[in-house]
Amino acid sequence: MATQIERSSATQTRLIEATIALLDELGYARLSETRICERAGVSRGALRHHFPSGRYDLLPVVVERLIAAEEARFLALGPMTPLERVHLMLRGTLAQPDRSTSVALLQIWMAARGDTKLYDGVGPIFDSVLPRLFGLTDTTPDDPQTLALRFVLHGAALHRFNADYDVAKLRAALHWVLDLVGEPTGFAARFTDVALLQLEPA
Amino acid sequence: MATQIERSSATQTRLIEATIALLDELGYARLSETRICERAGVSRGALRHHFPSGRYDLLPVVVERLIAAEEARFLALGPMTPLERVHLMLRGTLAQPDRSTSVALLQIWMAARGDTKLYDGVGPIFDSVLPRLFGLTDTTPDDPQTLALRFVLHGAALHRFNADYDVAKLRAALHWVLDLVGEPTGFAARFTDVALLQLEPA
DNA sequence: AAAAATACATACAAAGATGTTTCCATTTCC
DNA sequence: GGAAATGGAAACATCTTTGTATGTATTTTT
Repeated sequence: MATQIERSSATQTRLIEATIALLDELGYARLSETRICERAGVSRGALRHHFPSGRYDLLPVVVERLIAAEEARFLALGPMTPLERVHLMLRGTLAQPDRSTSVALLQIWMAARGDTKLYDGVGPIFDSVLPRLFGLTDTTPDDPQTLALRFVLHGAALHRFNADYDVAKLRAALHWVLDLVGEPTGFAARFTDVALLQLEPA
Repeated sequence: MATQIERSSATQTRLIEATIALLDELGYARLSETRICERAGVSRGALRHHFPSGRYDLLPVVVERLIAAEEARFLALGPMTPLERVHLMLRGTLAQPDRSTSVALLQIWMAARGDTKLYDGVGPIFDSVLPRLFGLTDTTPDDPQTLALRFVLHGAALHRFNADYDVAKLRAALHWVLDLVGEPTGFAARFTDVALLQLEPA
């Protein structure tokens, strides 16, 4: 028999992962408690027990979990500049172009725009992406290059859903960008192939 | 008294525009026939009369209308290469960074992923964006640069919703990109400022 | 001008979703 | 070992949304 803490965290994890999978497959509009529960193999009572107000408690946890997972990869590599971070992310999508975690985030993000209650829950966590993932604080100088590369990064992620999506072409385009802008000074020396591998999913 | 054709097309237009506005404000998840109708000032009976299966008839028309509006701007400028088109679009967002029409399209696009019936309706129209807006056909050679600039374009559009969104910074980043890649050969000669203005909304 | 079709409104039934309560089985605490 | 708390299941009411049927005024047709 498992302890209560173990049981709790186990079913919570199942609910969270079911939610992420459903967001990827069906999108936010078709996300419902019933579907989440049948996917997770628990009852609605269980969901409401752990997340009393349903999605409004569940989705912030989902967002935090996905962002924290990304963040963890960077923390292992030590301090670095925003520009270096974007470069590492671009090389990350180059290595793993069809990682799907960002789909769930985008679905929640688009839905939160029109749902105040949801926005109150997830908004602050999304805001924390800037410092936590991109290393951007209030005192960071504005850098057109870093922002432009963020555009490339997000545009490339979005491109997965496009009619002419093709991994090879996507990678070719990303290579073209990286060749054009060049590496940040000392980049290759600091981030070896080994470090790069850590940016890929576990 | 107006003719029936006039009345029909008037209420259809009101329904379409109400839908676009709601998609922008509330997102796809909170889009409902009731809300569309009260926004458009017509009854649900009217909606169902013109669009018998509700959103599944309405949204394809919405998508087609938004894409056709963009397409019209290009048609006025004569034939051009895909690369030239992307350049014009980038300069378009440079001139009008916070045009919101793409929000509605993105909402529908994200929802269609998980809704077969919706996808059947809007999928082909979205696919037509490649030839109609980007000038890409099956025989068009793969060009990493054009694809990369599409990433920038879409990433920039998405950036509107970001926590650190700032028109000035967005424009600076786009300028940085355009300076870096340079103009296509003969671009300035063919597309004068006057032509550029036609890419902005009417 | 009568008939037919069209544009639109209203009402109702059937699903689906959420909010809430109650109940039972295990742990955990004393 | 008994009391209290916790995890989880099931049931119910309510609300929202959609599908559908019916009614009516206006326009078009003949």
